[in-house]
Amino acid sequence: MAMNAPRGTQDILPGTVEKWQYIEETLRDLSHRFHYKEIRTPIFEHTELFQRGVGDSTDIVQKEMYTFEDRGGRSITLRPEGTASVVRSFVQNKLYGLANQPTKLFYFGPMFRYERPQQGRYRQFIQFGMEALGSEDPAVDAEVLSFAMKAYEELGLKSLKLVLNSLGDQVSREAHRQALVDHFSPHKEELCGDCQLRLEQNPLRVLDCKKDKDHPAMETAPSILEYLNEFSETYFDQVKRYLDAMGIDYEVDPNLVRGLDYYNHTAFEIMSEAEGFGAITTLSGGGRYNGLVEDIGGPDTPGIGFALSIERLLMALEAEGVELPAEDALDCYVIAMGEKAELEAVKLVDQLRSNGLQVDKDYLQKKMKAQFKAADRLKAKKVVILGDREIEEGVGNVKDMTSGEQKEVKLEEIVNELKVEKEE
RNA sequence: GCGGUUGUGGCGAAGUGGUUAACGCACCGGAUUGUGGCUCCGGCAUUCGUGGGUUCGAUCCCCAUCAACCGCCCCA
Repeated sequence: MAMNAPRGTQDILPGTVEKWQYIEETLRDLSHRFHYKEIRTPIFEHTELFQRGVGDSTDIVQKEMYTFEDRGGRSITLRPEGTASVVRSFVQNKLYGLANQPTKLFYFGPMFRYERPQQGRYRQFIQFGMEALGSEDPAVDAEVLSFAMKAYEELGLKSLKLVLNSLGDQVSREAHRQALVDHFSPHKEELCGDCQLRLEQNPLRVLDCKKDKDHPAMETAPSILEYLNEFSETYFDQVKRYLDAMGIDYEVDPNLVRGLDYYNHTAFEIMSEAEGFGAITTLSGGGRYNGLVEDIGGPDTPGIGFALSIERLLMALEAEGVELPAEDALDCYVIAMGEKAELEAVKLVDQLRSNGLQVDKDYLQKKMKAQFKAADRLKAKKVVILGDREIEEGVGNVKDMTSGEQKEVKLEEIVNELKVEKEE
């Protein structure tokens, strides 16, 4: 009986993994230029961290977490997102005490959410994310936004939309929250079951409801933007000014609400607008979370971050027909015929590898014709033919697979010959 | 958690209640006794996701189960 990978997980096989590596390299390089440092945290944490960090009322905590009890009776959860862990580590390791604030970090790794898989949604998915902790400068918000857009653009994506909103500070949020409750309460019975619950727990998310989006009360619902106090409004304006200055296009959507409770001020999502992308268009999302560090037990420290999923990034690349560079050609394939030649071939392959060439040979005792076929399929640039005939004369035949030219080279000179030709 | 579609060789994909389960690609071998990309010839599924049932007989009918894909919710 064959075993399958668990639902919602996938193997990344050779042929595809090169794309992941390329993306990873690109993101690391970009992080380097933005001066963000990598942090690696455990992929599981105490359940409580996510309950407090992500928020008890969120879908993630209520129904999507991989939670289990370990042998010591502790409640453990596979991380559903990265920010809570990074903040926990920031607090635990007292990174706020280091010189050179803000602390600018990035991470890369698997996240877990128990959901029904569909296109662009997995139970284990890989996120790249970054967090800037310790500054409440709108320029940092703009920096993160810029990074997010550049990440996609440098990989070749074009059909992108940056959707931006401000959720305001605590005071603004509270005022808006009250206004929402006052606005929707008279219609409570007309709203869907989820929204009735949301009205109590997190009224902001009623605005996001697809079921009730045609309800007349939605149209007239108070917008968060009308409730921003002076500080919040100025903050939002500053962020937008910086974006404008950098030439980054965006669209303000006052109904953009993030699924996690910790956001305030800047909130954003980047969507793909590519044709046939699928039902899920969100490529990444993030925002500011000024109270989170304190919630997790650290000093009052502002923060902002975002995360993107590599799976969705790949979907977008596919939808836009972007081909990532993937060099996959052997420098040399060594063909041997006969026992003495075989010994010489093993030696030659090893020496070529020591000299930096990507080399392979046959291990299935194939006929010469079949070995050539293999070399062809592997896109070998050169083939070295070693038969007992050549060995007798102390030479090998070096064939250029593109031109078809072939020449005899003394055995001891083959390595150098190929090395020089590779460097040309 | 709810709904839809699907499940035949490595891949794509026909098919039928009854002797040998099309075809294409890939792969392997040969024509070419030591030279690839073209051509020709040959080979390659005791088996049709899994379990059970109906039947003289099921890949095809029924039930269950698992899985994949897509959508809803929500998100990355």
